[in-house]
Amino acid sequence: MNLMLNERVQCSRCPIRHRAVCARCDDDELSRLEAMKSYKTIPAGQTITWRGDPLSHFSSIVSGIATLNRTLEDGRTQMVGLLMPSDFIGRPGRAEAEFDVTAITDVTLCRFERRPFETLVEEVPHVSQRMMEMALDELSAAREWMVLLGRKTAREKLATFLEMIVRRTTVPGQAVDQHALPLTREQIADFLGLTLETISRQLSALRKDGVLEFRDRRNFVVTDLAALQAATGDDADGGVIV
Amino acid sequence: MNLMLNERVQCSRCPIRHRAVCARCDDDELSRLEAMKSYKTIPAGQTITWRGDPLSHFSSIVSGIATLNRTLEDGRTQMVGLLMPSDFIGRPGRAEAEFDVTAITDVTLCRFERRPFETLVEEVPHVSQRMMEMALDELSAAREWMVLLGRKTAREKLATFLEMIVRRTTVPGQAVDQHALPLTREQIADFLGLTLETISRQLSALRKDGVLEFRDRRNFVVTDLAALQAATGDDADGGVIV
DNA sequence: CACGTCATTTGACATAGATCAAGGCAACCG
DNA sequence: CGGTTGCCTTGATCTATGTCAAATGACGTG
Repeated sequence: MNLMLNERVQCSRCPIRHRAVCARCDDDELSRLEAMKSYKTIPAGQTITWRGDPLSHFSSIVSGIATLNRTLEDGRTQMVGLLMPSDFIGRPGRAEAEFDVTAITDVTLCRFERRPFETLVEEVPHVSQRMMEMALDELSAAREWMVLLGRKTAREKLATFLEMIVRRTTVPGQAVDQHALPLTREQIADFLGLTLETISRQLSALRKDGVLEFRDRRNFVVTDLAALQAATGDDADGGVIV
Repeated sequence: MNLMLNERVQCSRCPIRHRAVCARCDDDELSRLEAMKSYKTIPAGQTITWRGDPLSHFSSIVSGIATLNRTLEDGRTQMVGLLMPSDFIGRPGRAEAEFDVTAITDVTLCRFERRPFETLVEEVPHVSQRMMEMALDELSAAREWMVLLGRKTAREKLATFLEMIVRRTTVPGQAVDQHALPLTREQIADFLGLTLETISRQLSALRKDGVLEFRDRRNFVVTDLAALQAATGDDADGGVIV
């Protein structure tokens, strides 16, 4: 059953220790989580859960990137979330997955069995408090994305997406000017509610307008950050934390 | 300062007692909330908070309907939430409103001052647990809406919206066949990421196709529920709780 | 190294929905 | 009771983006 189990990593040394559901836990609480957890690695491209699957586990993403997707009857698909390390998969109180979850890169999960974790949420306030914070943050992000999907033009959508990549990738103090697109054109299209052709055309347009340059198809440099930000259609104050 | 204060209502008799942030609280916890709360009524049409406003209070909606909106620089607006009784306004941990909140009907709020409520969230697990549940439910609803905004056609969007109204309005056991539209055509358009003209045209189309009939501009009867559900583009199993 | 596969780009054309414009209907008000 | 106002409907036209199709390039494999 437990294919691809990883080496056990101590919670105290875990890379997502201070951002995941366990962020607020003290040492005692952490050892309780330590006793419950198991690791699992999913190879890139594989689906982690399908909508409607019974949920045997909840998980935190330790490393890698995954997407949350919904597909309509006729095949149209919309990405509804981009999951990064420390993000949580599953909904305590629900026994079924609501969306498809797919590993984009290899993904390592820190997993907890459903029932014991639900008990933990009841008993350890630090967990429900942290999950509340995380859910509220994601809710804000989802609402920002609703504005994008409902009202922004193709160029604004793409600029918003790229600006988000740049913001997440940039390490303060370090002059990283090259950024990697973690997704294919088609995946970006599913994220932005567009088609892959429109993505390609708008990327070319941004290139022609001197906003970006491409090193190769997956790596780009922002040559005019102000122009990129102006193209998002958002107010100057920004504020999205996602 | 406290204009329009309502009569004090005992928590134990409150209509949203079992659905709001206080749903899981026991009598002791409830009396603590009772001591903190104040009521305020906002007349229809008035904005409750503007994005960027400092948040002095969090609130639960006791009665009435409000909307959560975001407006882009150039005036395009997108509704990102429809707030009904028991829904919560505000985000513990944030001192500023992230979206505009507008009263559609007269709205009565049960309010808590920000600081004391944040302390409460730290100290009373039943509150953070309930808020986690509510935030996760809203997150699911927001994600469903992202699919609608990103991928559905105008007709599907409208059918989904109307089906939601019908589902929320219908009382089990009671044969209510008439339903009221709580929003103007323009507000519906802002909710669905369309224009008011498209809403009007699609409503006419649904009428011509024998799916609906209008009593007047704000009240309709579903003459073919199966057709309405089929027009949403969703899988048969439904599942949206919103 | 030729071949197949897959992601991407680009072009030509189609269309859903936006935009612009005119008019209708009901409620309210002086 | 005539006029104003707000909401809604409908028509004509425009356009951003989707759809269909073909070509290009990168990459891995036998």
